[in-house]
Amino acid sequence: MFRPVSSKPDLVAGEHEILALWRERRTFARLRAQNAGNPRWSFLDGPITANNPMGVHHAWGRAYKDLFQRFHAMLGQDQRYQNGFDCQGLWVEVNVERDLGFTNKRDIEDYGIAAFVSLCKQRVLTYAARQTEQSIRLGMWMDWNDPNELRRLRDLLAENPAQTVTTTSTDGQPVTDTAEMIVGRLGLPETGGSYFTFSNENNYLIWSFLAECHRRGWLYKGHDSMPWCARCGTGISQHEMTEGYADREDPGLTVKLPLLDRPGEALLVWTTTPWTLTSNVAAAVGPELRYVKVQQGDETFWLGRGTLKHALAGDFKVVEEHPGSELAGWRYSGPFDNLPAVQAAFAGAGLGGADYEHQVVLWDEVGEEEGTGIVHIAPGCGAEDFALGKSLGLPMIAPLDENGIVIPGFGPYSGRDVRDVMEPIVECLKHEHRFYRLETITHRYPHCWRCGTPLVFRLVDEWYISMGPVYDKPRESLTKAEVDASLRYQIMEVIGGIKWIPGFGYERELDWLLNMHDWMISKKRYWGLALPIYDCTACGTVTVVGGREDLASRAIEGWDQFEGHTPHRPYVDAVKIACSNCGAPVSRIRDVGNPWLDAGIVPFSTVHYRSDPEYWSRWFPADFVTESFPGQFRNWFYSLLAMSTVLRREAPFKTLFGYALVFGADGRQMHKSWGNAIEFDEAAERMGVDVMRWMFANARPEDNILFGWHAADEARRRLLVLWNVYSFFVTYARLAGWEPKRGIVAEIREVGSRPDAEAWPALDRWILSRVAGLAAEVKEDLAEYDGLDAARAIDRFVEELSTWYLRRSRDRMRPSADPIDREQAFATLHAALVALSRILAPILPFLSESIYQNLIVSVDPSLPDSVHLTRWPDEELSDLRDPGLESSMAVVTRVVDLVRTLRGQAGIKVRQPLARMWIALPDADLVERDELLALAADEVNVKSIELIGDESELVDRRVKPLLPRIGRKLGSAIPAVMSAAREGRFEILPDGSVTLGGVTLAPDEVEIQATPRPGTAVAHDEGLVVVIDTELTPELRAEGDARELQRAIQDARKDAGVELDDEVRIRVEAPAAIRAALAPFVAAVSAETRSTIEFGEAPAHAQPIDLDSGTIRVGLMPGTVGP
RNA sequence: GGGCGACUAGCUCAGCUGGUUAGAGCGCUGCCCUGAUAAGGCAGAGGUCACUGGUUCGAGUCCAGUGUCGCCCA
Repeated sequence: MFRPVSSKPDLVAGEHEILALWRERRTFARLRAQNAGNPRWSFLDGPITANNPMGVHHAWGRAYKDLFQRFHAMLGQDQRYQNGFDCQGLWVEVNVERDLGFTNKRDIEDYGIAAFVSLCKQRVLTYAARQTEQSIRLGMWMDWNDPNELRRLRDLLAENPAQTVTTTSTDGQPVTDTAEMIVGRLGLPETGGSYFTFSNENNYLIWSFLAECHRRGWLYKGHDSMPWCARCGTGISQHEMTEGYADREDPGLTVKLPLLDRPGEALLVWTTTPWTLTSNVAAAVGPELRYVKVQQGDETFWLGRGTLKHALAGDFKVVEEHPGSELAGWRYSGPFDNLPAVQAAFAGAGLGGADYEHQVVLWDEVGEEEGTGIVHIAPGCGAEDFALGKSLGLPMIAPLDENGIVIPGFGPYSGRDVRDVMEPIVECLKHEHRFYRLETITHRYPHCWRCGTPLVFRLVDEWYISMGPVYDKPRESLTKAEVDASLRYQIMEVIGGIKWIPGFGYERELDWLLNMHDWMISKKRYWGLALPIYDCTACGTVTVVGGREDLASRAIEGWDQFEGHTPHRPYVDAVKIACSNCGAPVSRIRDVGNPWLDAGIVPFSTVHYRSDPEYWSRWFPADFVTESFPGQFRNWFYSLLAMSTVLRREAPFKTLFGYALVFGADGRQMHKSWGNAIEFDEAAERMGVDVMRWMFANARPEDNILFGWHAADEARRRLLVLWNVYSFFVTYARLAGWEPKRGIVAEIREVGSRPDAEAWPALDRWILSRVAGLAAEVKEDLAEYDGLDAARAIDRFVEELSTWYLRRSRDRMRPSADPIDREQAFATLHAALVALSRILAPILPFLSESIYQNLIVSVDPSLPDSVHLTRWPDEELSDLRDPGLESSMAVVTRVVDLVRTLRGQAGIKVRQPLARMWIALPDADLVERDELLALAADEVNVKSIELIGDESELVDRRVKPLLPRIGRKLGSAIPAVMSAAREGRFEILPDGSVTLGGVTLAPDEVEIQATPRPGTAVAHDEGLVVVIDTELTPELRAEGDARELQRAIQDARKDAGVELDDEVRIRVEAPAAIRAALAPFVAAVSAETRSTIEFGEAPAHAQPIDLDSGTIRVGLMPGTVGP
């Protein structure tokens, strides 16, 4: 017997029950065992940063990941189910620093790098455990570590990393090592579970990748002016730059630069970063721009003509005008020429070894929108300045150290923080009469993406992987040698073979690759990949170590300090190797690696590329990866592609599915302070994860999703429609004591073929055909990674199941219904619901399981005990499909809509029976016409339906030319043809062809439809015409009144809270005439409403009911039944 | 400045390779159905499909340009 089901489900409580059920029955492990050894589907998880609790934006992607994994499991495919955690990098450091109250790198060094790195590992374990719990709550099936075990390892690591620990792998095997090494082995074959990018294997495999890059000459030490966060003490890579733009107020300082060869005249330059004036080298003008000499008081200035209005303060007079090109080469007196650093940089840096002098240079990029049209150039302080300086061979002056302190050689500014030097600089300029004006301006300025500090630019040594040249010609015309020399073109080749969803992803990635600068992989920090680069200070030779064994064999000192540790700072720093060229002892550079290296290597490191190539080749390349598009073009997608191209020159995945961002309900990014943020846990426990998953599946992946409580309510209501059908079924099946006897399809076959069975009703065969079609359609959608189309198809089906199948079948399931027909209805609805639960399973794992448990597991122990252990049902159901029946049924539902419209217009309630209606069908006929029309007649309460043909006086014929078919052929004749068709000027020939508007159209080029003849009260739609007979006989009126009475009794029962199967006594107070008219129907009403109907004086609480023929009062007699 | 995407009803969004009358859900109004009922149906109100131009017999759909927004790059 089915469990009773509430009509108001507690979805959240149900989800927790299902989670417990899965745990108890080890359902996921059994699914894996069931599919083991089958054809594979390889999913590669993009690692989630284990640094904070998971948010609803993570839930979107994770819902997709789980959806497609579950779907492919239902296709019987073997999978790896490995989740990934991103572990290393600045984002973890920043949080640990915040917890400790640190403000800069010196705090970390004082605290101790080993202890700091250990805290970073501990934080990762904390949040990996947390995110694991949250993901399980979301219903995500992965080879999860026990969260408590992750926390235990964290505590053991904190206590003493060297202590010996035994842990249990996810498949139950003991693994023993030191706490530190156990943590370093997480995710490897011996421990199982999620991969952690801080694992030894991940780090060492990146070493071998870097060694390979070095072998090909693509790894180099660069000197660049780069965005730099003085607080974090680190460069910000190009990848990270754009995440940190924000509006900011800065000084806008205008400075006079006296011209050496034009006494009394000065250039006006403008800067928002006064500290860079110490490092001024040149002044740039636009060669095409016009420049003017202006007189202001007793001073004479040069500036761009287009800047006069905003750059000058006060009255002025224009004296001369020249194109910028004529200013080139003018020498001027720099703002801080007496600083030792400036003198040192200029000495011997000019042409032919002479000292360099400040001068005007030409630059196409100069504009007049802001400033003076003359740009202050400090190549050591800005990216564009650096590029210009490099191309012109200008000297470079770099004033800052890594903490943003001005280095020695800058006089009074040395030793001061860059943020504190503006005032003394302005003071000095005033004192030197070089100050013109200081304003405050607001502009977009880059900030550190982690800590929000405004960035500065400084010249630094960093390590890069070369992307290779950009050739100034089309890709098709590149030679093999040119491509071989350029990683970027190799990647472009590789991505051509990838399926990008949505398609524009390919264009974006190509654009990114074409514009990609060399990949900066170093970071001057503590927690991360230890870059295995050994840069010999004696001879300049660079050695890149390719792995732990390589390091061991080269080590000449410090190995004993490193032994037993994971390859992280500070222990790995102790090892020195002999320079491969000069033999001098060389230390590792202190930098750690860019975290995208960590995530990019996972197509290799997580599938045992080095230790088990056979295993690796079975899972590489992945069939599918999915992540949020914004950002990942330049991050994970890029690093995956770059690393795989270097190692294999092939794509690491076949299909990439991208989706957009989760925003708050107001369309803005979620922020706690804006009140539009929803935490994952809150969402899960308030709306339920299936509701969330339904919202996610119904979102267009390429558009941002607006996530809020209202949208969740809407999604929930859709699911409630399904729940209502399910709960109706269970309620009545229990009432009837009905149970399925053998399987799903077998059941309906058996019932349908019994000798005593009437023909299997068309309505039943229709819904079975629909669900079979749905199975096929959703399979096709999900195979194409189209969750949206799948969800829409399901939604349409649920709608039809509820508002047509169930609505039309309710009476059949009542206790009073014909037993054979009732059994057919139960078997059909049961089969449809079970099939639907299986189709829903990937999207709504909990709701579908809940339905399946009750409809199958509670009654048939021989079948799989979880919906997720069943196979996709399309093949099983395929021979139930009947397209002809489906299209005929679609006509019938349109008939019903039209009748409702007509009844509304005529003011005749559906409760009032009508004698007749007439229908003209658009096409020749319906399949199983009589049975289908009976459905319509019953639904709209009409006693008989007559079909009418062309000859009827009720309809005219109309011709609808089929434009897609004739458009091309007819061309400009179309307007005439269409207006002839509209106005009825046509002739239908005996063979079915039609002449109109001067042409003859073949029978298959037109559709001949019925249309109401003017003046008749009919409704029509696409050639379907419906007419109702509005004449009401006394008999019909009485019957309508009887239905009204039935309604009133049911209302009274409901008001009294009477149970469905309770018998009640009803007292009806009515005039004699009405009583007589109702008499023939009393028995039927009485049976239908389970009541004994007495006429007489109604109880005081009885409700008055307006009938067509007068008013009656209907009441439930007290004391009969009820709560 | 360059690339990609979006712009359709008050709100959230569908509209396939162009086909003549642009749809749904939510919200609003009226009516109806109803022992699934905090659901459902019918009808109504609500749209210059961002704008301009082009291609075409025909453009929400294709092309070009403009504007606004978002993301990316410089």
